[in-house]
Amino acid sequence: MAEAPAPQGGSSLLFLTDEQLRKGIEAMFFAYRGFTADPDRILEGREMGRAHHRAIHFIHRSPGTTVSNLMALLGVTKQSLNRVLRALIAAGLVEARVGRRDRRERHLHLTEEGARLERELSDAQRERMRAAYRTAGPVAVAGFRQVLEAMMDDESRRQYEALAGRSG
Amino acid sequence: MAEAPAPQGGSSLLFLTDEQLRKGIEAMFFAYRGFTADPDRILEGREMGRAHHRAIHFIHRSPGTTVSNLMALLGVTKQSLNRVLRALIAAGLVEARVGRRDRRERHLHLTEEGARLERELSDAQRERMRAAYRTAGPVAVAGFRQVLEAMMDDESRRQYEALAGRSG
DNA sequence: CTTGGAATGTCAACAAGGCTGACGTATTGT
DNA sequence: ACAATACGTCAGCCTTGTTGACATTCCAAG
Repeated sequence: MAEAPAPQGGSSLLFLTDEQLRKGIEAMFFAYRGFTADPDRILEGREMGRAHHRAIHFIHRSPGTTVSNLMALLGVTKQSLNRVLRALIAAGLVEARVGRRDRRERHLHLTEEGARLERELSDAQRERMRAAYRTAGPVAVAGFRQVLEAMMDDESRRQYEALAGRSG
Repeated sequence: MAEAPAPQGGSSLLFLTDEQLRKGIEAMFFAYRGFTADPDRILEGREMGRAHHRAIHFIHRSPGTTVSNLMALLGVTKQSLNRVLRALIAAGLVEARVGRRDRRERHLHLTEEGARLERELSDAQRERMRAAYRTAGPVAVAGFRQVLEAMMDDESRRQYEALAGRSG
């Protein structure tokens, strides 16, 4: 683990070696497994999957969002999203209200039961995140977020920042 | 939602608020998209997908690894893995050599062409990672890796560290 | 008022990549 | 000899993504 005694050249770009980059790549792979493990487990019994979790998350985050918005956010086709939404609506977790200004639009909201499930899912995911944050400490967390943000596509970063700006 | 305006107590645990955790969660979601985007694009034409990329990556990392090893590393069943390996072998990218000590085992190696594809894929992924690292800087990168490692399941962390120890 | 285009829903068909279960074969170790 | 191991394979299923085609509903512009 120790970072090799460094040939030194002022700024020391050792963190940009292929070795270091590869470790970062593998860390992303394994960490993402842990990241999704808890919600996956919770949804296992409920005949739902990760796609449902993502929809629930973003509907919770942006209540009243439209189907188009959600499509762009999740990066899937309307057909794919529609299948998920249909299941969520049938299960009584999500409500699709016809838009008042534009009645073609469907504004999506969580029902009380949907909100309960959302809380269960995000509690589990947050708990793992909290443990990781606590272990790593505030400085590490700041770096964590900086690197992730720099790794995003421009479009994703735009969406991420729009969400973050809303209440964070 | 917000954890109350910080009672303050020296160490400031503001980075553990639900808000901060949620931002971390969303950052992971969007960043992972970017993380996989480049290899996905490359493999698109080749009638291969992310599963093939993962297999190629770990065969490159651990030349001569067995099917069982790879199964454990990727966290998939042998049937799932077999489908991928069959395609890779048929495409002349991977070679399965019968074990010398134990001839039940198949030891997996990249062919020259497999190694070429591996390089193409990892170059693309590393390039994005490098850009992100460079933007964020060495301190951020250290934090990034710390948080990711803390986020892994124990089993994943074990595997990650076994890989890292091998040459990093 | 009519009509074009946008937003949405839905049907059908398909593919990737997971899964389980069952079975076969070669090989190894007891 | 026999049980266990490592691997391959067939069959079938699920989730979640894709395209293409088409209907509906509605806003807005001519």
